[in-house]
Amino acid sequence: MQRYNPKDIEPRWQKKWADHKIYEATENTDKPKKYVLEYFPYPSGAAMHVGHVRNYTIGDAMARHARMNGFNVLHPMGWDAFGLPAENYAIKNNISPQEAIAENTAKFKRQLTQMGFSYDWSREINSSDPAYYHWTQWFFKLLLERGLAYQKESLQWWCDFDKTVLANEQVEAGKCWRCGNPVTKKALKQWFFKITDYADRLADDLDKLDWSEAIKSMQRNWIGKSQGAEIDFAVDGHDETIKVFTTRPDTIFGATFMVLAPEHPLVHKLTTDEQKQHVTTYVVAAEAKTDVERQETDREKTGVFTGSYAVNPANGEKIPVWVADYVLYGYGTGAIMAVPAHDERDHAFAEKFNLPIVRVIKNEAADEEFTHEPGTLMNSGEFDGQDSQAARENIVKTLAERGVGAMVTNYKIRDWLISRQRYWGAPIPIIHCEKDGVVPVPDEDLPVKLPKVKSYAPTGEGTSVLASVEDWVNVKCPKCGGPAKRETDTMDGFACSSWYFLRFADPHNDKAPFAEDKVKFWLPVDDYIGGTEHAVMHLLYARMWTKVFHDAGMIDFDEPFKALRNQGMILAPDGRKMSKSWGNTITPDEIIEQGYGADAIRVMELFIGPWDQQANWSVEGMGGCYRFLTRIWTLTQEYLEYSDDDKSSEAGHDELLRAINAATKRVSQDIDSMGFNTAIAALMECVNDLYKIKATHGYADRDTWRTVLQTLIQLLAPFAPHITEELWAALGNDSSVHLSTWPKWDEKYLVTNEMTIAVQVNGKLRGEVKVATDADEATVTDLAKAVEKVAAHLEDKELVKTIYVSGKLVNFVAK
RNA sequence: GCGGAUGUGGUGGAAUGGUAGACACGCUGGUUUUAGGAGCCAGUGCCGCAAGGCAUGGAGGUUCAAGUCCUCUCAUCCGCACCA
Repeated sequence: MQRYNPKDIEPRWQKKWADHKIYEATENTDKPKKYVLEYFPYPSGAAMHVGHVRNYTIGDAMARHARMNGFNVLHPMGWDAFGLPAENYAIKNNISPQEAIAENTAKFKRQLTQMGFSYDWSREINSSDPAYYHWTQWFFKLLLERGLAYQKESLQWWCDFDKTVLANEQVEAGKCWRCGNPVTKKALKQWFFKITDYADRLADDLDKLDWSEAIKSMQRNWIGKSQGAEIDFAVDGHDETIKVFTTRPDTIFGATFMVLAPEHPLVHKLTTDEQKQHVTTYVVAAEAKTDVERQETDREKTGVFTGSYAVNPANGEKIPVWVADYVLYGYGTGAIMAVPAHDERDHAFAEKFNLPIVRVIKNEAADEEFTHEPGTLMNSGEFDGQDSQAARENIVKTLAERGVGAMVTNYKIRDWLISRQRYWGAPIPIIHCEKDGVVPVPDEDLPVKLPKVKSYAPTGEGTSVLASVEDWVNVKCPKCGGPAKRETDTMDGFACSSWYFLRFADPHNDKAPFAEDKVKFWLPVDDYIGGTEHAVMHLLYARMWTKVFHDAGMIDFDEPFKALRNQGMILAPDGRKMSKSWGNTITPDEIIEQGYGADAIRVMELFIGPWDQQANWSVEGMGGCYRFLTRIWTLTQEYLEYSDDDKSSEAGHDELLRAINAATKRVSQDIDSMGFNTAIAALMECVNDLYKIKATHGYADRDTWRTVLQTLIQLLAPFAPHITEELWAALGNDSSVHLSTWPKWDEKYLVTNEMTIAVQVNGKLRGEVKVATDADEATVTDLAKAVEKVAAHLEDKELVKTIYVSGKLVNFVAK
């Protein structure tokens, strides 16, 4: 008998699938469509490891299963090729980014191919291809036209290692998301996308998405929508007013001081001569602090008095105005009314600087000096006795009538900074003219291609290396023909990935980013599979762009990803993240080389645990999955060898059909609910059953065995595409198992004529009885009472109640 | 601090309120001259000779019956974090 040898089988079928293009998707069919997508990868220098592979294995199992279930499946793949890793890799290896990307995509594609993933490679895209970024630039212009792209000079996060600015989303705990270098602030004129215009919809529409609660809450948290009021406080002896944002206008009578952020423009105006020295020292020190340092102060409150007083518009009292860095200039209005009795931070500040604390909320549940809970108002003049909720509205209404207050909604999210001072990105299609100012590059001149340069290393001067390519930079103004210069910054790579899922519907279109009917046919993405790392970056940006295209009338949906599936991370066997620095990465290549094959890896990726929970890779477990495939291989090969035998009989017929129908039912239902690990367990059980049947009856019932084996192979096909294709062919099928129709089960094979009933006394298991399936309750309970151990426990007791759960158990309640 | 998740054998994990531990790893024993990362069969939660008892992070509760529902609590992981 031929041994199971994945090294021989797998490449052979991979080639055949490619040659016959069996995974290519077309619009010409009556079948319902299904778009299954995994995040398109960043082709970095390091090869993919088994953690990455899990992502694609889940998507591929879903795509294959959908295909066999009659769906017209789009399952594409491409490359998120622009960005820092490729550029850094190129600099390090002294090659061009173009060469680096070619090298790395080839490597990644080989890795994906050897895993047998069913991608439609005819739709392969690459975001660094001018044919692709042509349309990224076109979308930049669309955003500009719609008032959603603008330039602003401001202090921005700057990574001195990567020599570029970063968006807020790309700074994690004060460090660069790419390299971990602490970021600093740098004043530069930069391009932004106005994601804040979409903050409300981005927050609200989360409710209609089938996404994990974890990601939704991360996005909600990031958007940071909060309802409140803006209130103007007049400054005593000045024309100035201080505008504050508060979510608790009901506590305004308790506002006993105010605090300005150190960066607030009023700080200098309001500071008195006596206080000038203190304030200046404080502000300078605060500005010198990095974000990390501000967080390291352990929340010990610091601040200084400006010398000025504001007037509380609620009660006319004069309250001191302070400067403190616990108030953030970037949020709200950069100034607050401090209510020390009902806000923890204000409370700490007041205690430290001996400022008055006036309680204005009574709360019976928390009847203490300090509470942040809502309650009933006190010390609040005409509003005394109102509850917080009503008081909020009434107080703001009163202030609004005087023109010093209004209800507003505030967001934490900031506009998306997209300029990058690096070479390897899509050039921003803008020309700066001395006369006409900012002029977009006309459509007919797109794409603005990246010029060849000698060195890719960033200058760190706040411009990309493109600034030094003079014959590229210096152009004629498209409007006036006068001297002008190109924008030399490139776009954030996340711009490219904000629309790639649309391009897959029409990847080779050179007249438009996509044909609207094709996008209408395929989109939105039905299942988007990936990790949580993009929660507040890619997934937020892509949602925004989709809404922009929707508003522009290009598409008829406003959410790109109906269902988001976040797979759990695969950790190294030592429980740590796989990384080069730990030296604990495991690649599929080495496992395939060892002879286990891609199919066993795929089974392992899914069987290791629930797909959405993290798991440690296990070398031993890998062996178990290989063994499972070997058992199916052996079973089928033995069958084929014995099939010439003419001693055909019915022996084992019923058992065979019961085993395979039970498996079909469980596997079908489990895959539908993404229970891949239990689906594989059901297949293992079925194989164990078949071995037992074989041991008893041999392969006597040849026809039934053939049906059973074929069905088993179909059920396994989404998980292990190569071995199933090989055995499917060996059983005499001409066309691919992956184009076959998913098997159905028949309940009639699952009924037995005998059932086992558990017998409990007072909820404790005391025995079991075997009865005919159609036995009535009285028969069952009589038999149950007669069970020796049951009788023993019922002795000397009064039977109070008998519970019979049909077909399952009997519970005698006795005292 | 806020938000999200997760706690079950030696290990990964199964269990529409109805026999806790499916399936697999590991381990133990058997078997086949067996060299193959072997295969096949059986056993394997803990205590106990047994009867039986104890077991799903902990404590209560609801129920004939709780891993599952409710209340409180502890631990771990992830995200955000002085957001007014």
